[in-house]
Amino acid sequence: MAHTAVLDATEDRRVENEAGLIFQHVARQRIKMLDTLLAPHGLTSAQVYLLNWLLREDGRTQIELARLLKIGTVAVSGMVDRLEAADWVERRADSTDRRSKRVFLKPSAMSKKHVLSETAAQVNAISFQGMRQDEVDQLLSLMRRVRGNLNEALDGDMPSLGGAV
Amino acid sequence: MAHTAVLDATEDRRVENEAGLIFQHVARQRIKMLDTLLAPHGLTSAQVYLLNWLLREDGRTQIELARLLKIGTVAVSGMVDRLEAADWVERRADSTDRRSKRVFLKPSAMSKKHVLSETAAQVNAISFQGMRQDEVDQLLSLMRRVRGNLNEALDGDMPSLGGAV
DNA sequence: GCTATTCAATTAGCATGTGTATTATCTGCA
DNA sequence: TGCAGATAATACACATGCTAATTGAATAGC
Repeated sequence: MAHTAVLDATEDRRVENEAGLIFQHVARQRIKMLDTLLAPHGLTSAQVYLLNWLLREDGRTQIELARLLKIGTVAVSGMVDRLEAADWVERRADSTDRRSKRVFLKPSAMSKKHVLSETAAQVNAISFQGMRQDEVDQLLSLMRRVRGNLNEALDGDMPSLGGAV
Repeated sequence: MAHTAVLDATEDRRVENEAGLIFQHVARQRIKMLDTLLAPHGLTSAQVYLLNWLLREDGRTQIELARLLKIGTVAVSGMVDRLEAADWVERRADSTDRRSKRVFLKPSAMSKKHVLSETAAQVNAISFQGMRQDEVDQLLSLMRRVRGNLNEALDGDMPSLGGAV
């Protein structure tokens, strides 16, 4: 759909182009805003995403965090390194599986709980300014479907992708 | 809106949390898919975004590219470095302003035009699979509004942000 | 004309993501 | 029991973004 057509119609290609970029722009601008708001607290946006999961439940393994954040275990490893160096969290060996390390919040992180929640809410409030609640709901609903589509394609037949278009 | 409420309701915070992450997940998964599809051609997703603008019009300065891609001039500098090293583009000095360098496509890049367009269309087709055209339109329309909100907050009163919430 | 400022590009250093390879450990099956 | 394969974390190399600081060139104001 709209596949061969876009190669000829300049106006259509502009739309394709824009659709391709807008997801990245929004994601990057949200990161930038979060980083600006969090800088006074010595935290970054990615660190807060990780801390938020730990605030909901402590002592997860790194691979669990990787699945929740949808990033690789290598990225988690580095982030926990930096969070540990800054004394926000600590690693503890799992009692039954010596391969695993579980990540626990330190008191300094727990005391920031409200700051993190409020900052996240603030960024959302700015992002959705001037939009009705039902519009926000629909946006998130559509985004969930896009994420589902991408998940399916990446998890399953990603290497081939032949019949997907 | 929905600001103090979310601090108490666990279920609401889950939503806030999800809203915060979903934009990044979608952006990152689109990048991953693009990179996978482009790898056989020796290109990355970010490089293609830059090349796409040059395919529409050649010989832009780096600062123009930075504005189009909404990234910093430093990021453009590095990307043009890599693109130039791989012989996709070349820098030429501006004839009137010796500070500026203009970026031109080399023949190898021009010959890939169709590959790039088709790959972008393919990722869009996968992303929006199972969605009606009016749903896709509304999603993009809402995303544009979010981007506008973030742009405004970041360009203007970003450092303060006091009255934004 | 000369100085101060602005502007384009780059360098340096960092955070965050990727993929691949390695190490150590666990688990399942013959 | 014991070995093959899966699994958890990490090391390494790299791409992409950022900020801050620098260089060199253009421009504005006295």
